[in-house]
Amino acid sequence: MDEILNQVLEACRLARELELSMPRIANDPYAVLASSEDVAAAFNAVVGNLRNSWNFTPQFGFLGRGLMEDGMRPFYDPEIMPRSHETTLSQIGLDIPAAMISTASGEFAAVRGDRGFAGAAGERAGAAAMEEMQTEMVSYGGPAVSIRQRVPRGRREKGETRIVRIPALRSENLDRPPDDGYTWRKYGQKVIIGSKYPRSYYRCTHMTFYGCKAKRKVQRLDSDTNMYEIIYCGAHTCQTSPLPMVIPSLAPTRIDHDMVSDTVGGGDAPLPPPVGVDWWFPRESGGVGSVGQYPILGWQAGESSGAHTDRLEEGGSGFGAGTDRGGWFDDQLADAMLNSGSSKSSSMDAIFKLKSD
DNA sequence: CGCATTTGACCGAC
DNA sequence: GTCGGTCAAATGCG
Repeated sequence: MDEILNQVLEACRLARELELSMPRIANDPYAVLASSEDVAAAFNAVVGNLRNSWNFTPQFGFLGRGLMEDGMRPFYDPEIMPRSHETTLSQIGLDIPAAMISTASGEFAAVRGDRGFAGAAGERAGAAAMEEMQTEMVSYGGPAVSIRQRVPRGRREKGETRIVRIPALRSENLDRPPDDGYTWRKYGQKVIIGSKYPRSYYRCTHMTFYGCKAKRKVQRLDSDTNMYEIIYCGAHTCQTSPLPMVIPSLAPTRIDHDMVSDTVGGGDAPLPPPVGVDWWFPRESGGVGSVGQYPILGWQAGESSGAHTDRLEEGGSGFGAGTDRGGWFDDQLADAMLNSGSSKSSSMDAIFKLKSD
């Protein structure tokens, strides 16, 4: 175990080095990618060794087929995430549903027990509801999340929805879910009958500017206050993904097309992008704490406002490898993400507006 | 000043 | 009638 802990420390050291070097290499996507891959490789080694030595079984079983059957296969899969800087976040985000979904209906009962986002369909008990909903698991190779696909019934939800369970950061204000990389604007909150915690309603910050239809609903679980359940509705069309740093281990492990349910909507279904880097490597990391059920989440998180723009404001954590690499746009993007002032959204909007012109 | 959040009211599906 | 979802005015914050 000492050896594994040393590997963890080494991986963290690499991550820290990357963070410190960000101001210097931010405009060099190749350097950032190379360093990121080093970090990811280090953590992948830890994960692999832990699984081998520990017969690791996630509490929620979220890793399911996608990861567990792959054994030591690294999260970073060149077949899915080629070592190319042309892999855009949107590609990653949109590919994940097809890439990662695997059915695991056995987990369904546990999910239902929370009355999380039960809605009209969820009001009904186990067997009947089982026919309406399919539970699917997803993992980005990091903390466990699960995704459910709901077949609309009862109160209609426009378009496809995806339900994600995601653990809250330990030291983070539990009133906020972990940052998912997008910028959201809260537009409502409701007390949900039968739920201890209110449900919050968010829409994409860029809705007015781009008419982006993406929305999400966030609610803490009654049964596990450290978990959030998030329903994503509608795909982002704003083209203003904040491009959170994607460490390769967050990439999908495998494509499991044959496991994608027919009830799932179009292949361009919305899905949250990988979490931002500060979710994994909080700026005020307090060192190796209790490993707990989520090894990396065991780290002490720094202050996080939850808003992606705030993370960018800190300078140094955000990085985007756009498809138009190397040109003015990249420079402007990096500048906006790393150095811009208080009105982040505006500067980003301005950049993308120029880009689209 | 501009943007985000809060919160009571309203709408509409069930 | 109930209740989840949305609106919009008021308020807060940087």
